Amino acid sequence: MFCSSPCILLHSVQNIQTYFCKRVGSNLGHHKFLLIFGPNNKKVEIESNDVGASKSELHAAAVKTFGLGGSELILQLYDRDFSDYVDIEDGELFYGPAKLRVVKGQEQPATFPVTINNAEDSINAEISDSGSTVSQLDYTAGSDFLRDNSDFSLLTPNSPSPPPTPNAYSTPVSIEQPSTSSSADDPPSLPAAPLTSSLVSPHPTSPVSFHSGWITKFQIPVQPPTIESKLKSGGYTMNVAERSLFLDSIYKEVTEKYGIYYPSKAQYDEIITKLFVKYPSMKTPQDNMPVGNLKMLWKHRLQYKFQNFRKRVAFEIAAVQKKKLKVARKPKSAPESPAAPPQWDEEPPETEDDASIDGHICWLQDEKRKRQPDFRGVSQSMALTLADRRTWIISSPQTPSLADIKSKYPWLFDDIQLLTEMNRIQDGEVTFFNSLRAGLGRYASGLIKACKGKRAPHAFFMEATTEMEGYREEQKIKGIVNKQ
DNA sequence: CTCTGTACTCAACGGCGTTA
DNA sequence: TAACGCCGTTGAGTACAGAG
Repeated sequence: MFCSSPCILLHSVQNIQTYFCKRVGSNLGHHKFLLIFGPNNKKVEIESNDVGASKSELHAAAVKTFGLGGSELILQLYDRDFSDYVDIEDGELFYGPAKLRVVKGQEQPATFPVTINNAEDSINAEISDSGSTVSQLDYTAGSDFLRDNSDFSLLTPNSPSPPPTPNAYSTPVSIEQPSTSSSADDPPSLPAAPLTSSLVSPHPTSPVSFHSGWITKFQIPVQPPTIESKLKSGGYTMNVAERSLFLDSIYKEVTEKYGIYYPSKAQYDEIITKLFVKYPSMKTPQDNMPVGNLKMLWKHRLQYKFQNFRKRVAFEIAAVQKKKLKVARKPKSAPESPAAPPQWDEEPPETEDDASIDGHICWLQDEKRKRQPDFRGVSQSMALTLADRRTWIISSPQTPSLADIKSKYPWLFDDIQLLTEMNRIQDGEVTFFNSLRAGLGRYASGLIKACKGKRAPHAFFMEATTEMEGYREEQKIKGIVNKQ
Protein backbone atom coordinates (compact mmCIF):
# COMPACT_ATOMS: atom_id res chain seq x y z
CA MET A 1 0.00 0.00 0.00
CA PHE A 2 2.69 2.42 0.94
CA CYS A 3 6.11 2.97 -0.42
CA SER A 4 8.67 0.36 0.16
CA SER A 5 11.22 2.93 1.21
CA PRO A 6 10.44 4.71 4.43
CA CYS A 7 9.65 8.30 3.94
CA ILE A 8 8.06 10.98 5.98
CA LEU A 9 5.44 13.34 4.88
CA LEU A 10 5.17 16.51 6.81
CA HIS A 11 1.76 17.16 5.56
CA SER A 12 -0.46 20.14 5.86
CA VAL A 13 -3.39 21.95 4.54
CA GLN A 14 -1.77 24.87 2.90
CA ASN A 15 1.44 24.94 1.11
CA ILE A 16 3.45 27.25 -0.98
CA GLN A 17 1.14 30.13 -0.52
CA THR A 18 1.48 30.26 3.22
CA TYR A 19 5.03 29.11 2.85
CA PHE A 20 6.02 32.34 1.22
CA CYS A 21 3.70 34.55 3.20
CA LYS A 22 4.97 36.37 6.22
CA ARG A 23 2.69 35.55 9.06
CA VAL A 24 1.43 38.25 11.30
CA GLY A 25 -0.77 38.43 14.36
CA SER A 26 -1.36 36.09 17.21
CA ASN A 27 -0.10 32.99 15.45
CA LEU A 28 3.36 34.40 15.27
CA GLY A 29 5.85 31.70 16.20
CA HIS A 30 3.39 28.75 16.12
CA HIS A 31 3.48 26.53 13.08
CA LYS A 32 1.37 23.48 12.50
CA PHE A 33 2.45 20.60 10.28
CA LEU A 34 1.14 17.18 9.59
CA LEU A 35 3.76 14.46 9.47
CA ILE A 36 3.17 11.35 7.46
CA PHE A 37 5.70 8.62 7.67
CA GLY A 38 4.70 5.60 5.64
CA PRO A 39 1.44 4.53 7.23
CA ASN A 40 1.92 7.00 10.10
CA ASN A 41 0.34 10.39 10.03
CA LYS A 42 1.11 12.89 12.78
CA LYS A 43 0.17 16.47 13.33
CA VAL A 44 2.82 18.58 15.03
CA GLU A 45 3.06 22.12 16.20
CA ILE A 46 6.38 23.84 16.28
CA GLU A 47 6.93 26.80 18.51
CA SER A 48 9.63 28.93 17.09
CA ASN A 49 11.25 32.05 18.41
CA ASP A 50 11.57 33.16 14.88
CA VAL A 51 8.70 34.17 12.60
CA GLY A 52 9.02 30.84 10.78
CA ALA A 53 10.17 27.33 11.57
CA SER A 54 13.71 26.53 10.50
CA LYS A 55 14.83 23.41 8.73
CA SER A 56 16.60 22.24 11.88
CA GLU A 57 13.43 22.67 13.91
CA LEU A 58 11.44 20.66 11.40
CA HIS A 59 14.14 18.02 11.36
CA ALA A 60 14.07 17.79 15.13
CA ALA A 61 10.29 17.47 15.10
CA ALA A 62 10.44 14.62 12.60
CA VAL A 63 13.15 12.83 14.57
CA LYS A 64 11.24 13.21 17.83
CA THR A 65 7.88 12.21 16.41
CA PHE A 66 9.01 9.06 14.66
CA GLY A 67 12.14 8.18 16.59
CA LEU A 68 14.45 8.58 13.65
CA GLY A 69 17.55 9.55 15.58
CA GLY A 70 20.72 8.98 13.65
CA SER A 71 19.03 8.85 10.31
CA GLU A 72 19.85 11.29 7.58
CA LEU A 73 16.59 12.92 6.56
CA ILE A 74 15.64 14.88 3.51
CA LEU A 75 12.87 17.38 4.09
CA GLN A 76 10.69 18.30 1.15
CA LEU A 77 7.97 20.90 0.91
CA TYR A 78 4.96 20.37 -1.29
CA ASP A 79 4.99 22.98 -4.01
CA ARG A 80 1.59 23.74 -5.49
CA ASP A 81 3.03 25.29 -8.61
CA PHE A 82 4.80 22.11 -9.54
CA SER A 83 2.43 19.68 -7.87
CA ASP A 84 5.38 17.98 -6.36
CA TYR A 85 7.71 17.99 -3.38
CA VAL A 86 10.78 20.17 -3.43
CA ASP A 87 13.81 19.85 -1.19
CA ILE A 88 14.11 22.57 1.41
CA GLU A 89 17.35 24.36 2.05
CA ASP A 90 19.18 25.55 5.12
CA GLY A 91 18.43 29.11 6.10
CA GLU A 92 14.87 29.04 4.83
CA LEU A 93 11.93 29.66 7.12
CA PHE A 94 8.67 27.73 6.86
CA TYR A 95 5.25 28.94 7.84
CA GLY A 96 2.61 26.57 8.94
CA PRO A 97 0.33 25.16 8.07
CA ALA A 98 2.56 23.74 5.41
CA LYS A 99 2.96 20.46 3.63
CA LEU A 100 6.28 18.72 3.87
CA ARG A 101 7.69 15.32 3.23
CA VAL A 102 10.77 13.92 4.86
CA VAL A 103 12.60 11.10 3.20
CA LYS A 104 15.26 9.00 4.83
CA GLY A 105 18.63 9.65 3.22
CA GLN A 106 19.86 6.95 0.81
CA GLU A 107 16.42 5.44 0.76
CA GLN A 108 14.60 8.02 -1.22
CA PRO A 109 12.85 6.26 -4.06
CA ALA A 110 14.29 7.27 -7.38
CA THR A 111 11.30 5.91 -9.23
CA PHE A 112 7.92 4.43 -8.53
CA PRO A 113 6.43 2.54 -6.68
CA VAL A 114 4.76 5.32 -5.08
CA THR A 115 4.35 6.87 -1.69
CA ILE A 116 0.73 7.25 -0.98
CA ASN A 117 -0.62 10.28 0.72
CA ASN A 118 -2.08 8.55 3.70
CA ALA A 119 -4.31 11.30 4.94
CA GLU A 120 -6.03 11.77 1.64
CA ASP A 121 -6.26 8.06 1.07
CA SER A 122 -8.04 7.55 4.35
CA ILE A 123 -10.43 10.33 3.54
CA ASN A 124 -11.20 8.76 0.20
CA ALA A 125 -11.83 5.47 1.86
CA GLU A 126 -14.24 7.10 4.24
CA ILE A 127 -16.05 8.79 1.43
CA SER A 128 -16.37 5.60 -0.51
CA ASP A 129 -17.54 3.74 2.52
CA SER A 130 -20.53 5.97 2.85
CA GLY A 131 -21.11 6.62 -0.81
CA SER A 132 -24.60 7.14 -2.10
CA THR A 133 -26.44 8.91 -4.80
CA VAL A 134 -28.14 12.20 -4.30
CA SER A 135 -31.52 10.62 -4.41
CA GLN A 136 -30.55 8.29 -1.66
CA LEU A 137 -29.53 11.16 0.54
CA ASP A 138 -30.43 10.50 4.11
CA TYR A 139 -29.08 12.80 6.74
CA THR A 140 -31.85 11.97 9.13
CA ALA A 141 -32.70 15.60 9.69
CA GLY A 142 -33.72 16.39 6.14
CA SER A 143 -33.33 19.71 4.48
CA ASP A 144 -33.50 21.74 7.64
CA PHE A 145 -30.39 20.07 8.76
CA LEU A 146 -28.61 21.09 5.63
CA ARG A 147 -29.67 24.66 6.05
CA ASP A 148 -29.04 25.13 9.71
CA ASN A 149 -25.58 24.49 10.98
CA SER A 150 -26.88 24.17 14.48
CA ASP A 151 -28.59 20.98 13.45
CA PHE A 152 -25.36 19.18 12.81
CA SER A 153 -25.86 17.57 16.15
CA LEU A 154 -28.75 15.66 14.72
CA LEU A 155 -26.32 13.43 12.96
CA THR A 156 -25.49 11.07 15.71
CA PRO A 157 -23.69 7.78 15.31
CA ASN A 158 -27.09 6.18 15.34
CA SER A 159 -28.13 8.02 12.25
CA PRO A 160 -28.60 5.70 9.36
CA SER A 161 -25.75 5.90 6.92
CA PRO A 162 -26.38 5.78 3.23
CA PRO A 163 -25.87 2.30 1.88
CA PRO A 164 -22.44 1.60 0.53
CA THR A 165 -22.13 1.64 -3.18
CA PRO A 166 -19.26 0.60 -5.33
CA ASN A 167 -17.13 3.29 -6.84
CA ALA A 168 -13.65 3.98 -7.93
CA TYR A 169 -12.34 3.79 -4.40
CA SER A 170 -14.35 0.99 -3.01
CA THR A 171 -12.03 -1.72 -4.07
CA PRO A 172 -8.46 -1.97 -2.93
CA VAL A 173 -6.27 -0.42 -5.55
CA SER A 174 -2.70 -1.25 -6.21
CA ILE A 175 -0.76 1.94 -6.14
CA GLU A 176 2.05 0.62 -8.25
CA GLN A 177 0.38 2.36 -11.03
CA PRO A 178 1.52 3.86 -14.24
CA SER A 179 0.83 7.30 -12.94
CA THR A 180 -1.19 9.66 -15.02
CA SER A 181 1.30 12.31 -14.11
CA SER A 182 4.18 10.45 -15.66
CA SER A 183 4.05 10.36 -19.37
CA ALA A 184 6.67 9.04 -21.69
CA ASP A 185 8.05 12.52 -21.96
CA ASP A 186 8.30 13.07 -18.26
CA PRO A 187 11.28 11.86 -16.38
CA PRO A 188 10.42 9.76 -13.38
CA SER A 189 9.84 11.93 -10.40
CA LEU A 190 8.52 11.66 -6.94
CA PRO A 191 4.81 11.32 -7.03
CA ALA A 192 2.84 14.47 -6.93
CA ALA A 193 0.51 14.91 -4.04
CA PRO A 194 -2.26 14.07 -3.83
CA LEU A 195 -1.52 10.69 -5.27
CA THR A 196 -5.06 9.54 -5.38
CA SER A 197 -5.44 11.38 -8.61
CA SER A 198 -4.19 8.44 -10.52
CA LEU A 199 -7.19 6.49 -9.38
CA VAL A 200 -9.54 8.77 -11.14
CA SER A 201 -10.76 8.20 -14.60
CA PRO A 202 -13.10 10.45 -16.49
CA HIS A 203 -16.70 9.73 -15.87
CA PRO A 204 -17.99 7.46 -18.63
CA THR A 205 -21.06 9.56 -19.11
CA SER A 206 -19.35 12.89 -18.90
CA PRO A 207 -19.55 14.83 -22.11
CA VAL A 208 -16.17 16.31 -21.33
CA SER A 209 -13.42 13.83 -21.54
CA PHE A 210 -10.32 15.95 -21.77
CA HIS A 211 -9.80 16.43 -18.09
CA SER A 212 -7.39 13.66 -17.39
CA GLY A 213 -4.77 14.86 -14.99
CA TRP A 214 -6.89 17.68 -13.68
CA ILE A 215 -6.85 16.25 -10.19
CA THR A 216 -3.16 16.91 -9.69
CA LYS A 217 -3.69 20.50 -10.74
CA PHE A 218 -6.98 21.20 -9.03
CA GLN A 219 -6.75 23.27 -5.90
CA ILE A 220 -9.49 24.59 -3.67
CA PRO A 221 -9.75 28.24 -4.73
CA VAL A 222 -8.54 30.95 -2.40
CA GLN A 223 -11.45 32.29 -0.37
CA PRO A 224 -12.23 35.74 0.97
CA PRO A 225 -10.69 36.22 4.45
CA THR A 226 -13.96 35.82 6.34
CA ILE A 227 -14.83 32.55 4.63
CA GLU A 228 -11.24 31.36 4.82
CA SER A 229 -11.14 31.83 8.57
CA LYS A 230 -14.49 30.09 9.04
CA LEU A 231 -13.35 27.18 6.92
CA LYS A 232 -10.22 26.91 8.99
CA SER A 233 -12.34 26.59 12.10
CA GLY A 234 -14.47 23.85 10.62
CA GLY A 235 -16.91 25.76 8.45
CA TYR A 236 -19.75 25.37 10.94
CA THR A 237 -20.16 29.10 11.45
CA MET A 238 -20.57 29.89 7.76
CA ASN A 239 -23.97 31.27 6.96
CA VAL A 240 -25.90 30.22 3.91
CA ALA A 241 -24.62 33.06 1.77
CA GLU A 242 -21.01 32.35 2.64
CA ARG A 243 -21.45 28.66 2.04
CA SER A 244 -23.03 29.42 -1.28
CA LEU A 245 -20.16 31.70 -2.25
CA PHE A 246 -17.69 29.04 -1.25
CA LEU A 247 -19.42 26.36 -3.31
CA ASP A 248 -19.73 28.83 -6.17
CA SER A 249 -15.99 29.28 -6.17
CA ILE A 250 -15.42 25.55 -6.48
CA TYR A 251 -18.01 25.26 -9.24
CA LYS A 252 -16.36 28.15 -11.06
CA GLU A 253 -12.90 26.69 -10.67
CA VAL A 254 -13.91 23.27 -11.96
CA THR A 255 -16.02 24.50 -14.87
CA GLU A 256 -14.01 27.46 -16.04
CA LYS A 257 -10.51 26.18 -15.47
CA TYR A 258 -11.03 22.54 -16.38
CA GLY A 259 -14.18 22.65 -18.50
CA ILE A 260 -15.78 19.96 -16.34
CA TYR A 261 -19.52 20.35 -15.94
CA TYR A 262 -20.16 16.75 -14.95
CA PRO A 263 -17.60 15.71 -12.38
CA SER A 264 -17.50 11.99 -11.84
CA LYS A 265 -18.19 10.44 -8.47
CA ALA A 266 -14.47 10.00 -7.97
CA GLN A 267 -13.83 13.60 -8.90
CA TYR A 268 -16.38 14.83 -6.39
CA ASP A 269 -14.64 12.66 -3.83
CA GLU A 270 -11.32 14.11 -4.82
CA ILE A 271 -12.54 17.67 -4.47
CA ILE A 272 -13.87 16.95 -0.99
CA THR A 273 -10.64 15.22 -0.14
CA LYS A 274 -8.70 18.31 -1.14
CA LEU A 275 -11.11 20.42 0.84
CA PHE A 276 -10.63 18.36 3.97
CA VAL A 277 -6.89 18.27 3.56
CA LYS A 278 -6.76 22.00 3.12
CA TYR A 279 -9.08 22.60 6.07
CA PRO A 280 -8.54 19.69 8.48
CA SER A 281 -10.95 21.18 11.02
CA MET A 282 -13.78 20.42 8.64
CA LYS A 283 -13.11 16.77 9.28
CA THR A 284 -13.85 17.23 12.96
CA PRO A 285 -17.43 16.23 13.58
CA GLN A 286 -19.60 18.11 16.00
CA ASP A 287 -21.41 16.28 18.77
CA ASN A 288 -20.16 12.85 17.78
CA MET A 289 -21.31 13.23 14.22
CA PRO A 290 -19.86 10.46 12.06
CA VAL A 291 -17.06 11.87 9.98
CA GLY A 292 -18.26 9.97 6.93
CA ASN A 293 -21.48 11.90 7.02
CA LEU A 294 -19.63 15.20 7.04
CA LYS A 295 -17.89 14.23 3.86
CA MET A 296 -21.08 13.03 2.29
CA LEU A 297 -22.74 16.24 3.34
CA TRP A 298 -20.20 18.42 1.55
CA LYS A 299 -20.12 16.11 -1.41
CA HIS A 300 -23.87 16.33 -1.81
CA ARG A 301 -23.81 20.08 -1.37
CA LEU A 302 -21.34 20.25 -4.20
CA GLN A 303 -23.41 17.88 -6.32
CA TYR A 304 -26.50 19.99 -5.72
CA LYS A 305 -24.53 23.07 -6.64
CA PHE A 306 -23.48 21.52 -9.93
CA GLN A 307 -26.96 20.19 -10.67
CA ASN A 308 -28.66 23.48 -10.01
CA PHE A 309 -26.04 25.56 -11.78
CA ARG A 310 -26.15 23.33 -14.86
CA LYS A 311 -29.87 23.87 -14.97
CA ARG A 312 -29.94 27.55 -14.11
CA VAL A 313 -26.67 29.01 -15.28
CA ALA A 314 -24.86 26.70 -17.65
CA PHE A 315 -27.84 25.60 -19.71
CA GLU A 316 -26.32 27.22 -22.80
CA ILE A 317 -23.02 25.38 -22.49
CA ALA A 318 -22.61 22.90 -25.33
CA ALA A 319 -21.62 20.04 -23.04
CA VAL A 320 -24.72 20.55 -20.91
CA GLN A 321 -27.03 20.78 -23.91
CA LYS A 322 -25.48 17.67 -25.39
CA LYS A 323 -26.02 15.78 -22.18
CA LYS A 324 -29.59 17.00 -21.92
CA LEU A 325 -30.32 15.82 -25.42
CA LYS A 326 -28.80 12.47 -24.63
CA VAL A 327 -30.91 11.85 -21.58
CA ALA A 328 -33.91 13.87 -22.68
CA ARG A 329 -37.17 12.71 -21.19
CA LYS A 330 -40.40 12.74 -23.06
CA PRO A 331 -42.81 15.21 -21.49
CA LYS A 332 -45.67 13.49 -19.71
CA SER A 333 -48.52 14.81 -21.79
CA ALA A 334 -46.79 16.44 -24.70
CA PRO A 335 -48.32 15.87 -28.10
CA GLU A 336 -46.40 13.64 -30.47
CA SER A 337 -45.78 16.50 -32.85
CA PRO A 338 -45.79 20.10 -31.79
CA ALA A 339 -48.89 21.97 -32.72
CA ALA A 340 -48.61 24.42 -35.56
CA PRO A 341 -48.12 27.93 -34.30
CA PRO A 342 -51.41 29.77 -34.11
CA GLN A 343 -52.00 32.33 -36.82
CA TRP A 344 -52.96 35.87 -35.92
CA ASP A 345 -56.27 35.68 -37.71
CA GLU A 346 -57.20 32.44 -36.07
CA GLU A 347 -59.42 32.14 -33.05
CA PRO A 348 -57.57 31.85 -29.74
CA PRO A 349 -56.66 28.26 -28.89
CA GLU A 350 -59.56 26.29 -27.53
CA THR A 351 -57.64 25.74 -24.34
CA GLU A 352 -57.62 29.47 -23.67
CA ASP A 353 -60.40 31.81 -22.57
CA ASP A 354 -60.33 35.48 -21.61
CA ALA A 355 -59.33 34.72 -18.05
CA SER A 356 -56.44 32.48 -19.05
CA ILE A 357 -55.26 34.97 -21.66
CA ASP A 358 -55.23 37.65 -18.97
CA GLY A 359 -53.31 35.26 -16.79
CA HIS A 360 -50.72 34.76 -19.52
CA ILE A 361 -50.37 38.51 -19.99
CA CYS A 362 -49.86 39.13 -16.28
CA TRP A 363 -47.37 36.31 -16.06
CA LEU A 364 -45.47 37.57 -19.09
CA GLN A 365 -45.26 41.05 -17.57
CA ASP A 366 -43.96 39.58 -14.31
CA GLU A 367 -41.49 37.42 -16.13
CA LYS A 368 -40.08 40.41 -17.98
CA ARG A 369 -39.11 41.96 -14.66
CA LYS A 370 -37.15 38.91 -13.58
CA ARG A 371 -33.43 38.68 -13.97
CA GLN A 372 -33.67 35.08 -15.06
CA PRO A 373 -36.93 34.69 -16.90
CA ASP A 374 -38.36 31.39 -17.99
CA PHE A 375 -37.73 31.87 -21.72
CA ARG A 376 -39.42 28.64 -22.69
CA GLY A 377 -42.56 29.63 -20.82
CA VAL A 378 -42.42 33.09 -22.36
CA SER A 379 -42.37 31.64 -25.86
CA GLN A 380 -45.29 29.37 -25.03
CA SER A 381 -47.36 32.13 -23.49
CA MET A 382 -46.54 34.50 -26.33
CA ALA A 383 -47.68 31.85 -28.79
CA LEU A 384 -50.90 31.22 -26.87
CA THR A 385 -51.72 34.93 -26.72
CA LEU A 386 -50.88 35.64 -30.35
CA ALA A 387 -54.45 35.69 -31.63
CA ASP A 388 -55.60 37.93 -28.81
CA ARG A 389 -52.63 40.22 -29.29
CA ARG A 390 -53.12 40.57 -33.06
CA THR A 391 -56.81 41.24 -32.66
CA TRP A 392 -56.09 43.90 -30.06
CA ILE A 393 -53.40 45.63 -32.11
CA ILE A 394 -55.10 45.46 -35.50
CA SER A 395 -58.82 45.49 -34.78
CA SER A 396 -59.11 47.80 -31.77
CA PRO A 397 -61.24 50.89 -32.55
CA GLN A 398 -58.41 52.98 -31.19
CA THR A 399 -55.08 51.57 -32.34
CA PRO A 400 -52.88 51.05 -29.28
CA SER A 401 -49.75 53.17 -29.05
CA LEU A 402 -46.28 51.70 -28.87
CA ALA A 403 -46.26 52.56 -25.18
CA ASP A 404 -49.51 50.62 -24.72
CA ILE A 405 -48.09 47.64 -26.55
CA LYS A 406 -44.87 47.78 -24.59
CA SER A 407 -46.79 47.97 -21.36
CA LYS A 408 -49.08 45.05 -22.16
CA TYR A 409 -46.65 42.88 -24.09
CA PRO A 410 -43.14 43.91 -23.00
CA TRP A 411 -41.67 40.79 -24.57
CA LEU A 412 -42.44 42.17 -28.04
CA PHE A 413 -39.54 44.54 -27.40
CA ASP A 414 -37.14 41.73 -26.77
CA ASP A 415 -35.10 41.03 -29.91
CA ILE A 416 -35.44 37.25 -29.78
CA GLN A 417 -39.16 37.38 -29.08
CA LEU A 418 -39.68 39.98 -31.79
CA LEU A 419 -38.06 37.69 -34.31
CA THR A 420 -40.08 34.76 -33.01
CA GLU A 421 -43.25 36.83 -33.25
CA MET A 422 -42.53 37.57 -36.88
CA ASN A 423 -42.03 33.90 -37.54
CA ARG A 424 -45.31 33.16 -35.79
CA ILE A 425 -47.12 35.53 -38.09
CA GLN A 426 -45.48 34.42 -41.29
CA ASP A 427 -45.53 30.89 -42.43
CA GLY A 428 -43.25 28.62 -44.43
CA GLU A 429 -40.16 29.96 -46.11
CA VAL A 430 -41.37 33.54 -46.14
CA THR A 431 -40.34 34.38 -42.61
CA PHE A 432 -39.43 37.78 -41.31
CA PHE A 433 -35.87 36.68 -40.83
CA ASN A 434 -35.59 35.39 -44.39
CA SER A 435 -37.16 38.56 -45.74
CA LEU A 436 -34.79 40.70 -43.70
CA ARG A 437 -31.82 38.68 -44.87
CA ALA A 438 -32.92 38.88 -48.48
CA GLY A 439 -33.40 42.62 -48.17
CA LEU A 440 -30.05 43.15 -46.54
CA GLY A 441 -28.46 40.99 -49.21
CA ARG A 442 -29.59 43.43 -51.87
CA TYR A 443 -27.86 46.29 -50.14
CA ALA A 444 -24.94 44.37 -48.63
CA SER A 445 -22.31 45.46 -51.11
CA GLY A 446 -23.30 49.10 -50.74
CA LEU A 447 -23.31 48.89 -46.96
CA ILE A 448 -19.90 47.22 -46.89
CA LYS A 449 -18.51 49.83 -49.26
CA ALA A 450 -19.84 52.61 -47.06
CA CYS A 451 -18.39 51.09 -43.93
CA LYS A 452 -15.02 50.52 -45.55
CA GLY A 453 -14.92 54.17 -46.52
CA LYS A 454 -14.96 55.22 -42.86
CA ARG A 455 -11.59 56.14 -41.39
CA ALA A 456 -12.41 54.28 -38.18
CA PRO A 457 -14.91 51.57 -38.97
CA HIS A 458 -17.42 50.83 -36.27
CA ALA A 459 -16.70 47.87 -34.02
CA PHE A 460 -19.67 45.95 -35.36
CA PHE A 461 -18.24 46.19 -38.86
CA MET A 462 -14.92 44.76 -37.74
CA GLU A 463 -16.80 42.02 -35.92
CA ALA A 464 -18.90 41.26 -38.97
CA THR A 465 -15.81 41.17 -41.19
CA THR A 466 -14.18 38.65 -38.89
CA GLU A 467 -17.36 36.58 -38.82
CA MET A 468 -17.54 36.61 -42.62
CA GLU A 469 -13.93 35.54 -42.96
CA GLY A 470 -14.58 32.70 -40.55
CA TYR A 471 -17.68 31.70 -42.46
CA ARG A 472 -15.80 31.67 -45.78
CA GLU A 473 -13.04 29.55 -44.26
CA GLU A 474 -15.63 27.15 -42.91
CA GLN A 475 -17.34 26.88 -46.28
CA LYS A 476 -13.97 26.31 -47.94
CA ILE A 477 -13.20 23.45 -45.56
CA LYS A 478 -16.67 22.00 -46.03
CA GLY A 479 -16.15 22.14 -49.78
CA ILE A 480 -12.87 20.28 -49.50
CA VAL A 481 -14.40 17.66 -47.25
CA ASN A 482 -17.38 17.20 -49.55
CA LYS A 483 -15.13 16.76 -52.55
CA GLN A 484 -13.30 13.99 -50.72
C1' DC B 1 -30.91 -3.73 -11.65
C1' DT B 2 -28.07 0.10 -10.42
C1' DC B 3 -26.39 4.45 -11.20
C1' DT B 4 -26.84 8.97 -12.80
C1' DG B 5 -28.97 13.17 -14.47
C1' DT B 6 -33.09 15.98 -15.34
C1' DA B 7 -37.63 17.94 -14.46
C1' DC B 8 -40.54 19.42 -11.27
C1' DT B 9 -41.32 21.01 -6.98
C1' DC B 10 -41.13 23.02 -2.37
C1' DA B 11 -39.25 25.55 1.52
C1' DA B 12 -36.04 28.64 3.69
C1' DC B 13 -33.54 32.67 3.43
C1' DG B 14 -32.46 37.32 2.41
C1' DG B 15 -33.08 41.67 0.01
C1' DC B 16 -36.04 45.32 -0.75
C1' DG B 17 -40.00 48.27 -0.71
C1' DT B 18 -43.91 49.83 1.89
C1' DT B 19 -46.30 51.30 5.85
C1' DA B 20 -47.33 52.69 10.46
C1' DT C 1 -37.01 52.93 12.37
C1' DA C 2 -39.10 48.64 13.03
C1' DA C 3 -42.36 45.47 11.31
C1' DC C 4 -44.25 43.34 7.61
C1' DG C 5 -44.96 41.20 3.22
C1' DC C 6 -43.52 40.22 -1.34
C1' DC C 7 -40.47 38.09 -4.32
C1' DG C 8 -36.17 36.22 -6.23
C1' DT C 9 -32.58 33.04 -5.21
C1' DT C 10 -30.88 28.89 -3.65
C1' DG C 11 -30.64 24.31 -1.66
C1' DA C 12 -32.66 20.22 -1.63
C1' DG C 13 -36.39 16.16 -2.14
C1' DT C 14 -38.87 13.17 -5.24
C1' DA C 15 -40.12 10.92 -9.41
C1' DC C 16 -38.77 9.35 -13.52
C1' DA C 17 -36.06 7.91 -17.55
C1' DG C 18 -31.89 6.50 -19.99
C1' DA C 19 -27.48 4.12 -20.08
C1' DG C 20 -24.70 0.38 -19.07
